[in-house]
Parts: sequence; structure tokens; C-alpha cells
Amino acid sequence: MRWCPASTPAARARRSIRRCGSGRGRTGRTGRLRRMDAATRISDLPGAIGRTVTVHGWLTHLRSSGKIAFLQVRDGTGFVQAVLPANAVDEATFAAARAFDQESALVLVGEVVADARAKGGVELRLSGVERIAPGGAYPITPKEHGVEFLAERRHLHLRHRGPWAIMRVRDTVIRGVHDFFAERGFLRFDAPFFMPTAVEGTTNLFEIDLFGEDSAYLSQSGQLYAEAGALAYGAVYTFGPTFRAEKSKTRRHLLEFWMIEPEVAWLEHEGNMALMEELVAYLARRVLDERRDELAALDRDPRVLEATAEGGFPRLSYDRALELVAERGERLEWGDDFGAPHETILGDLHDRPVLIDGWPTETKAFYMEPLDGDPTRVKAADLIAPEGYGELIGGSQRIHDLELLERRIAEHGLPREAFEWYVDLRRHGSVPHSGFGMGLERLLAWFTGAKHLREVIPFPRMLTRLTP
RNA sequence: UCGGCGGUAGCUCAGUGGUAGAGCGAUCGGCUGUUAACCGAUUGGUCGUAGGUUCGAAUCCUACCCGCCGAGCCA
Repeated sequence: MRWCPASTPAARARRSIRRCGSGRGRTGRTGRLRRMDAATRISDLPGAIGRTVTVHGWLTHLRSSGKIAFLQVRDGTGFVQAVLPANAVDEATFAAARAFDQESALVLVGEVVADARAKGGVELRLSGVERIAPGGAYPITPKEHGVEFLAERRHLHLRHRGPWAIMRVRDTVIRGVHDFFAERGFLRFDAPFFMPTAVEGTTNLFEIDLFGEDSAYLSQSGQLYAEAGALAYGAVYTFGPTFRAEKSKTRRHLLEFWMIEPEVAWLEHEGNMALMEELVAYLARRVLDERRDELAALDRDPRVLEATAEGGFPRLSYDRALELVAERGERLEWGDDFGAPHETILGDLHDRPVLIDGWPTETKAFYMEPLDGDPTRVKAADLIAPEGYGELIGGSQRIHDLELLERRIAEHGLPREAFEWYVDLRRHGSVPHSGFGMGLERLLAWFTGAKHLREVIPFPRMLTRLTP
């Protein structure tokens, strides 16, 4: 059931461009629309060689001489070069085409031809071209631009090759996550975004005013709710936005990002680490299978992903990691957490992500299960990416013992009332369970080789940028 | 919050006390296979803001604003 705009002139114009509803007779009344219905996607052109097709797209670049013009065209599915010899159309059409500006919206008709001189090996020999809308002094020219300039025009920059490739990898990773968990019988389980308090007391939260009566906070994790879900449905995962009110200004941080949090009942630490590895390897494989061209467009060497897709992630104990960091001149005390430079050192030891476990209890969150016979350590594991992209995943087995959990909440000085329902889970059929949180943008930045997390989300939210 | 770097034409930058520059873009013209095409011409400025030093400031000084990178925190 789709909403159909009222019959205003603007609505009619919209309807002539976009199909609306299912009434073909109603919407198919203009010649233009019939042509649009028959459009071929640029991504399908290699299979259409020899045929005359219609392409709907936008002009990214134009080169012309007096007798021939080359139109670089994108349609969202790909890029293609359209060739317009002067003698293929009438004089007025050729003159008009030579004057098309960047981002002109075009309907192009031509024969699909294999030609080694064109990028991609296929080009469109035009027999007709019509401009639907002008590009209008488009600001992003095919030259260098600064970070700030492009950020202000993010709504336009998304059209360009780099963001195009990244967003397609992002789509594949998101679909891959859902497929991965669906294939394994996980239930997609949505956690709330408004929270009464912090999941972990440490990080800063965005406060929401509830009509002056009360405060809520934007979620920094769905984990506690996922635990309820795991004990209800066995295996669940959340996939939603996450908010961190941290004044971080680095390439590894956003105020708002997307997190995937699986949680599984009866799953213990070892199995949890295996699940992390399986997920990341699966996603790397999926991107290699579906987005080779996009990786190439990003100049991303696929070998990084190929190693990762094999699985077999190296494992390091916290103690061993401390030694390795010290060997490289970064001495830390036992009980210190690793900072960004240390994570970079550890991540670069191998050609694929590294798992670190055996963490000191005091470095980790209150809900983590202690190691058997060693209360100074917890059953937690972090997955660190190579190339300085930092922590991709943090996870642990959760405390299932009622008394221990109550004690930890008290030790951490947390408000007991807010956690009452969470504690209550331990009163009714409590079993060992584990889970982790994976940062979508961290993973994507690493997969695509992005310089900054802001490149891998459509509209990044940062300390210094809320628009567009 | 702290530390480093930066703000000059639409864009990317050069210019460190003496007439404000280049490349690209845009506009006009030329060119039948271009790949960020090429050739010629034209167009282009509150040098972040305010104050100060100086005969003279984009340049030196002070304050402020904005951004980038990093630290802490974390995904």
C-alpha cells in the first residue's frame, strides 16, 4: 500500500518521474513515463551488448570536440560513458548536449557496444539524449576538495564515486549481518533507544528532557535488553543506532553509529569468540563476493579481506599483549587498558584481526563473568582490527549468578533500582550466556580503507557537524 | 578538556614587512575517440574576526571565532 500524492502540478510532475501505486493505466499516460519504465540499469549494460536501450542517469563529466562528445553518466547502479557523434543526432540536439552541465538529469537512448577504449569495456553509442533537469552550477567539480567543503555538501557528495562505492559495501555488510544471523536461527530483537540510565557507568550519555518531569538517556548499548531477549528466545541480535556523548575528535569516533549486538543463552566464552570470528570472516567473504568493483574503485587491496575471510584469527592473552606492546617501547602496568596507539601495535601484528582475552576484571564492565578460579580476570574478548582501525568488537560471557551480580552492581556504585529488572533475569532460570557488540562503521572503515568513520555513514553526526 | 596544525579567488594552494599570485573551475572560441582531454582568450579577492605595532601588514603582536589531526573515553 503506497501513498499517492494529491493531484497538484508538483505531484503530477513527481508522478511522471516515479511510479506510484500499481495503476499502470493511470500512471502510464505520458510517453515520458513509458520510456522511464523501460530504462536499463547501467549495471546491466554488459549483458545488453548489441541492444538499443534507454538509460536514466546524471551527467558526471562532459568532454567534447566540435564533432563528438563524451558524456560520463551515473545512475546509482554504476557508471558508463555515452558517446555522441555529431552526425548521430540533429544539429540542435548535439549543440544542446555539448552545453549540458555537470549533474544534468538525462534520458539517454543508444546502442550498447563493447569498446576497449571505454572504462568498464562497455559504452553507449547515443542516438538520442534529452535533458530532464539542469545541473545548476554544481559545486563539487572533478577536482580536489577539502574535508570541510565536502562535509557541508554531503547530500551531494554521496552521488560521487567514492561514497557510492562505500555505501554499496555498507549495504552488503548490513544484509550480510542479517543473513548471517538468520541462517543461524537468531531472532532480530530491537532494543529501546530511550534508557533510564547508563549500561556502563563510564561513558557519557545524551540526556533527553521528558517534559521537565524526568530525564531519559539515548542508548549507548542494547546489551542488557538483548540478554533478556536471549533468555526469552535463545539467540537474538540487535541492530540499531547507538549514541555516545563523548567529545572524541578522532577518525575512529562518531556521536551516532550503528551497532550489532548478538546475545546467546547457553553460550560460553569460547563459543562467543568463535561467533565473533565467524561473523567477521563471513562479512569479509560476502564483500569479496559482491563488491569487488567497489573495492577497486576505492583502491582497497582485497588481500586484507581475503586473509580475514579465511578465519583463523590469532588469539592473544592480555598478558602476552602487554609484553608485545612493551617490546615495542610502550610499557604498561598490569591492569591498564590499552590506548589507541597500543591497539594499533597489536592490530598490526597480523594480516587479519586479533582476539585478545584474559582481561583484568577492573578494566572491564560490571556484568562480565570472572574466569574460573581467578576472580582477577574476566571472560571478555576484544577483536582488534589491523591498520589502526581499533576495536571492532568487545564482548564477554555475562554473570549469571544472582549474588555475584548484585555485589558487582554495588561495587560499581550503580543505581540498583534501574537494574532491578536486569537482576531479576538471574532469579528465573539463569544460565550462562554471552554476547558482543560490533561497531558497523569501524568494520566498514577498515573493509573499505576509509580514512575516517564519517566516510562510511551517509550523514555523520559529530561534535562539529550536525548538518546536513 | 588538553596538545599540535591550519583559515588567502567558487575549489586546492603559493605568497613571512613594500603594486594580491598559480593551477583548476566557470564563460566564450577551436578541435571526430576523449579518460581529472587538449589549445587560446575572458572572468575571478572583506587575505577568518576585532584591535594593536609600523610610513606601509596577508605577513609582526594580542584576543576571539571556526576547522583539521591526535590524546583521554570507547564501537
